[in-house]
Amino acid sequence: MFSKACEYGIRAVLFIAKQSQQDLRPNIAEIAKAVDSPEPFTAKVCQQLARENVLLSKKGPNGGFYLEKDSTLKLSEIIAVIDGDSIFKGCGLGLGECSSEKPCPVHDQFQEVRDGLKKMCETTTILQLADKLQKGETFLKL
Amino acid sequence: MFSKACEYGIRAVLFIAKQSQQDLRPNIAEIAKAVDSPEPFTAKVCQQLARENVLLSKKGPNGGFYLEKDSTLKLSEIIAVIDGDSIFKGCGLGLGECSSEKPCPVHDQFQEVRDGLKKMCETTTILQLADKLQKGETFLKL
DNA sequence: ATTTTTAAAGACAATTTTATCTTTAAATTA
DNA sequence: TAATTTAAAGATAAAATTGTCTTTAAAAAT
Repeated sequence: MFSKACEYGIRAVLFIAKQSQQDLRPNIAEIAKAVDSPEPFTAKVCQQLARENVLLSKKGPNGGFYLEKDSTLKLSEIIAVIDGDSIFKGCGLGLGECSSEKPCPVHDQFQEVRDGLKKMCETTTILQLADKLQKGETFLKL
Repeated sequence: MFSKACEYGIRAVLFIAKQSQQDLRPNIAEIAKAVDSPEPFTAKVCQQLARENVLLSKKGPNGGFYLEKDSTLKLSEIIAVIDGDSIFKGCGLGLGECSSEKPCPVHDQFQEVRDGLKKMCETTTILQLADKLQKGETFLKL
């Protein structure tokens, strides 16, 4: 569904969000350990998210990545930055031109599924998810 | 969503199904042209599908690929052969262990989307889709 | 039987994605 | 100011996916 980069990115942001709620600012080593992802690759993904203002970062001792406590960040924003929006928009069969006027054979069927995914990602906030994580109701690694 | 191989595979099978309804047996060159896909890559995908008995093939003059006229082939079967079933089963965040007992932060949300995709792919038959193609209601290339 | 047509198989190449490593720049602390 | 900690950036490497080419085997037609 998503690229590895995107999976790592979402996992990292969720951990960062959870820590940020406790005024902590994890660095890359802590993040990669917490979400069980390769450290240098995770660094690249987090840096990309910071460049795009999805995450905030601070250099130097006691620096790291963080989110505003009242962030309204949505799942969809992370996905859009890392994987682009082809998963929400693109044709299920990879046709360049595919619309309700000139639909591919699975256009209607996929539209429904994709719209469901899109709505879900646009209405799910990172803070909501981080909250459940905080409560121990969900997990970021096995 | 799907790999290129899978996209080409579905498009090829749909064209083959449409032709089969008219007792035609397109060869790779015809298929690749009809669905606008790279010929050698399409050949590999079709051969894989034939090996797995999703498609039938015949060598020699006037040979090519075909489907039984009363085939009950589902979209899900093509996807399963080419991409495997991770899209229907795997964790949205790539966790190896993710279940309702030990869910990832997006487990419930993704479950719903994935189930919708799964049900759609399992209930959509190739013959249904080929029929619309035949009627000119849908298209395989721009 | 020979030739032709076609799928099958496998080797090879290019590209993209994933992953790592090294150097640089910024910020803090002492 | 010097030393330390950390993100940022960029070079490099490995693996997977995508794409191509060549050879082989099967089937049909002549």
